[in-house]
Amino acid sequence: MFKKPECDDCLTRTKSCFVHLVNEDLIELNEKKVCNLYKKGQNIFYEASKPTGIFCLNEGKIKITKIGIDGKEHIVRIVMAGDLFGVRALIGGRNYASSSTAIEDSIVCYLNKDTFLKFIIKYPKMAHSLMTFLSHLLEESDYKMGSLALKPVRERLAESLLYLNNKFKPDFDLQNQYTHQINSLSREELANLIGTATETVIRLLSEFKKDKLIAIEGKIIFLLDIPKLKKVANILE
Amino acid sequence: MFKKPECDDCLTRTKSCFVHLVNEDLIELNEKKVCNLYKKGQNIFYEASKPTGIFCLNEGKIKITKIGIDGKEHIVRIVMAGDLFGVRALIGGRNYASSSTAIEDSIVCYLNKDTFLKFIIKYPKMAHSLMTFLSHLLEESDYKMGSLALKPVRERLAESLLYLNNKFKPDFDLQNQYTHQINSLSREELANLIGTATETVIRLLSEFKKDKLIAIEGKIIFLLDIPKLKKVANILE
DNA sequence: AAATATCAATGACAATTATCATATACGAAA
DNA sequence: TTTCGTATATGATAATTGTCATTGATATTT
Repeated sequence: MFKKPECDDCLTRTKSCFVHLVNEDLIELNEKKVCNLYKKGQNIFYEASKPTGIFCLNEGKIKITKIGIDGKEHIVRIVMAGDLFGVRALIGGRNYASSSTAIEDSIVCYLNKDTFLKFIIKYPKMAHSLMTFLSHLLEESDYKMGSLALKPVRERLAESLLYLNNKFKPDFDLQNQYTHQINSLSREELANLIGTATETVIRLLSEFKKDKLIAIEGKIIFLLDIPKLKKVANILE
Repeated sequence: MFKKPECDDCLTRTKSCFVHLVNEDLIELNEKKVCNLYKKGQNIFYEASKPTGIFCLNEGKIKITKIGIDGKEHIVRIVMAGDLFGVRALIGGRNYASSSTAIEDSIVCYLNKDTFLKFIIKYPKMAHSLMTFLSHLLEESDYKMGSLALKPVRERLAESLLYLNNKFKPDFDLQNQYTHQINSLSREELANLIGTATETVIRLLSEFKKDKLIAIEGKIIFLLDIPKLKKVANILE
């Protein structure tokens, strides 16, 4: 089992639009929310189903996916601890356009639609913070769309390794002792993230390894040379 | 020259978040907005520049594009009359991540940031309608991302023809006399929309023509067999 | 109307990427 | 530990798509 998180001292809440809630509303959030532990591989919501509330990831990692007609999967984005998910469908008044699945054991909090909407109406700042959140999701989606349209697989793979590393690394790493690594995604999931075949990812990773850009230990990928990876990814900065 | 549109009787306003404004605010919107005619090919804003306000397309068509490092263009979306654009950057507090260019002679209205934000704060409904708008943009982007990742070029082309036809066709066509056609995009722009080479588009269009799915007259593409096009596009419904 | 530039069309070829087959390594479960 | 299933790895080959070159069509300018 797991310990149900308390909203009061929840670090992830302070990164989300719920940071604006105070007093009785914060208490209500804490009471009304339903938390669950999802084991790796378990599904949270399904594409085409109707949203009844909103999710917040307290701990773990979630993938948001679409399934093509032939059954192939595409990973639209990765949700990190502190992120809301399932927002778009609820706000947009549409069914889910994608599914969500835990890629690590994850603690997920759920708040029903009515309470959530009540809060949005009561707290204009919460609405604004949601607008900003949606804007950033859109920016990320448009960026990824551009990569898929303009870049060859090799560049997309390097780019996604850097993207994942940025997402996965801790917020604070003062001693700079974090070893840049990716271990929550299988090769197949990496392929599904960048829109290519599993074998192509494996082959390119072997090349990256030969070129000393990365090291591979089982399913863990260590990023050894980030500047060069950026060159391969065709990223300026 | 052109006639500056009046917000009062502006049909496009009623489709946008500005529908909530009343009385003196509607008057202020009408006075503060700045309208311009952009000839086909003219640019409205540039990638990486800082937004100072928001745009509303009164008449015409706009493409939103990203440029790859090698100079290749990707069309992120098409803006139709009545749509706001430049919203994401302003709301998200970031620079533009894409450029906008008229693909037909277009009348564009502009409202400065301060007035716009003032309205959002004063009218909570406007904020909610913006949230919904952003949600729908995100849904479209994620959909297109999925197509780029999962579908071969042939399917994407059929899909985009149907998508454009839906966008371009008039809201009301009671006599059902509209001839489904696409004429605002060059072959190169079609290619940039679906992430492929111009020659590939031209070749596939020739095939579609041979299969009686479309007819071609110069740069105009007529959709002849929409059900079959849906099959080629691998769309269910 | 002639000249020029731009766009569409098509062929030949090369590069990229996917698919299929198979071997090997790894991890979970008995 | 052994076994079994799954993930990784690599080779061979085919399919898709991109690039370069050329021609023809169309539109725009002088």
